[in-house]
Amino acid sequence: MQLAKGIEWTTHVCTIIALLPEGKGLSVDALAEFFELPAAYLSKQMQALRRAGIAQSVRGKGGGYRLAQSPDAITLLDIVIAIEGPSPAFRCTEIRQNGPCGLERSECKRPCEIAAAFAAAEQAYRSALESKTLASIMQEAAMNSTPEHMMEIAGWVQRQSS
Amino acid sequence: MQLAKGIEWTTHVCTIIALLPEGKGLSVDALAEFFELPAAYLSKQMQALRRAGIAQSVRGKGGGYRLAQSPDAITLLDIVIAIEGPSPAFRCTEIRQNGPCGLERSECKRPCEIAAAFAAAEQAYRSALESKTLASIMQEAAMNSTPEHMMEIAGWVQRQSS
DNA sequence: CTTTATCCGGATAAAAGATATCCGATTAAG
DNA sequence: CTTAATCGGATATCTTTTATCCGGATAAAG
Ligand code: SF4
Ligand code: SF4
Repeated sequence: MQLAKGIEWTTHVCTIIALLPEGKGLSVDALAEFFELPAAYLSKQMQALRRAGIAQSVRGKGGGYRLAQSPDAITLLDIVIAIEGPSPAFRCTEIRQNGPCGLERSECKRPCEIAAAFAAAEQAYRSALESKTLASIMQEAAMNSTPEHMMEIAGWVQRQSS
Repeated sequence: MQLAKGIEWTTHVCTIIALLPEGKGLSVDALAEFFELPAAYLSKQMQALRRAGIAQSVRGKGGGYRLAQSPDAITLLDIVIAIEGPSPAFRCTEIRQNGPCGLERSECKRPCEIAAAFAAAEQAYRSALESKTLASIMQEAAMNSTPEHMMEIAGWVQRQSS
């Protein structure tokens, strides 16, 4: 069970484009360069963010990506769902309906105890991610960083933005 | 992100072999038939359970699998780790060390806020699974099932066991 | 002892999913 | 209108998961 790399990538990207001034954007090429990532693949991940309503894009010369919502309205769970999809990790294939002692379809109206236990665990996972907003992450990061490094990043963003 | 099917399979298998009387076992073929699963692949999953110390096997004629521990000592987390391995789902590739504003290796002694948030979420997931033992699952299942079906399963297990 | 049943591990193959790339469509700017 | 920049969807490659097979080891039973 592995989370897609795109989750780490896009989360980082969100913390960067959150620094953009109103009306500006950052191109995928610039973002890929910032993190030394494959630009074409990062582009695909950013498209997923856009479809999920987390980011918005502007095409054509001078275009790029920016956040579609306020940083305190975007949770880590939103990003995970955007990249990985909403389907739960535990896949119940209803094997209790199989075999010599299989139950009838009609007897399986509700998920069994095993499926329920995994659903509860995933819910705990989701709740933990939902409690972290992009804004809270950025705030924590700012406290653990140096003013110099913050300025360095802010300057780069300003130079690259269009 | 998907959990392996083997997790659903082996969890079900554990609830069945937990019903075995002392000293008896169930063959992979019998278990595969019970759930209509591919026997060869289920065999691989069961080997993983054995390596993790959850199940024990007896070779040769009349052999098979049985639990290596008491059902209330086996948690769902144990089964997940046995099948999926212990490595966390979130893979940090340290991209903050890359690019024009990359940090030095020495500045990255501890995981950042993003990695910490995902680690905390996974910990919540694990804790939820750890709180469910095989015994508790079986007890809940018994309450939601009919006496007839329980007897049907118990009878099948007794007939197939050796 | 021989046969039969069973697990064990490795080698292999097929399917699915994640990762990476390419090129056409679109748009701002000159 | 032309050009350059940029996104967007189709396509290709790689990795992981899923599944199968078979030779060998082990043990019970005839
Ligand atoms: S018993 Fe539970 S886990 Fe198993 S097939 Fe049914 S719902 Fe799914
Ligand atoms: S900033 Fe966090 S998630 Fe990003 S590379 Fe560093 S530790 Fe990993």
